Amino acid sequence: MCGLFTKGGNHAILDRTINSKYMPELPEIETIRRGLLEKVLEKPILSVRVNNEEILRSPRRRFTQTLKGKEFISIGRRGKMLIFTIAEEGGEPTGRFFLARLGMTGRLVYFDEENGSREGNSYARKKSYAHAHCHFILGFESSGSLLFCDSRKFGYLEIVDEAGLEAKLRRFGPEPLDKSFTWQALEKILDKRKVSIKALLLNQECIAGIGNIYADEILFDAGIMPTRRASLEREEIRSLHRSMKRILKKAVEKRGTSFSDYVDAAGEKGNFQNFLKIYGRQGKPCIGCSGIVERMVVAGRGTNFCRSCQK
DNA sequence: CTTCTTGTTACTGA
DNA sequence: ATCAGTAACAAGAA
Repeated sequence: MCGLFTKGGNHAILDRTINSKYMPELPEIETIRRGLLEKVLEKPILSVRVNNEEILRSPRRRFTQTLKGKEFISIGRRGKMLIFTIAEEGGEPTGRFFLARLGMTGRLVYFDEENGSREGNSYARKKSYAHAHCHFILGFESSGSLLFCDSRKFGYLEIVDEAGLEAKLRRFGPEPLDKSFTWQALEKILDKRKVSIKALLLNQECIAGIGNIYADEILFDAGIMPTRRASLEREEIRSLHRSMKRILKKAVEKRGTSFSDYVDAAGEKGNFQNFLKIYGRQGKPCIGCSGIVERMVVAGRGTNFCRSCQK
């Protein structure tokens, strides 16, 4: 699978801006994307159920009309946004896209009663969570459902056409795991920026897909204080670039970080929380020296750092 | 009770 | 106009 729009991929501009399986990224969303690829593609949608309209960014009717009787033929990701290409039964694209943003606590889980019932605890967990905060359900003709659940409701769903999608995509900075994201590219982004390096890493318009956990992990790995101005020295930029690639790649391999809410498309937790070196470790000994991990607020977010390992 | 939380965006002021 | 910093959104956990 290469293109987001058709299997032939004849929408060159958009294809270039949306990653496929060759550009893994923002670990949790990428893990969900990969999980859903195996579950929901080319399955006719039988029903669209809306339990709570608050999380819809398009009119309820638009979801029903655009999705019923259609199917998804690909799932892309840009930063932390998932992009489902909607097609007629048989695979002809409709020019409409189903977008999902999970916010802080959003979940997109594929649920199949028949398969799930054999999974014991996993089934019970999914069922209880779904009962509490499930706002949107797509039912597939064959069997199975795609659930959108979100306790805090910072996440949302949206239907857009190609122009709407392009407008959304234009706002994202580069994908950090893309080969074209070189240290020179990073240097250009950081050049003359006065904001803190942490704020810059969190800004999706500068670099797409990094959140609070990975910002802290990357800065610790690179030995850079989160409060430093973004315009770093060249050697620091190269180090930061190396750390971004290393941390994000490993987190994708470990299927993301489940610090509290995150689960993948099958309702399972990630593993990268077992490899965190600085995030959530305030008051504990630093892994790299004899010091204690400290916490402060940077860019409005809780930030862990080690003052002797990070300069 | 207080403070915290994996994200984003509107608003404020320089 | 542009940039940087903060509050707010909502719900639950500690």
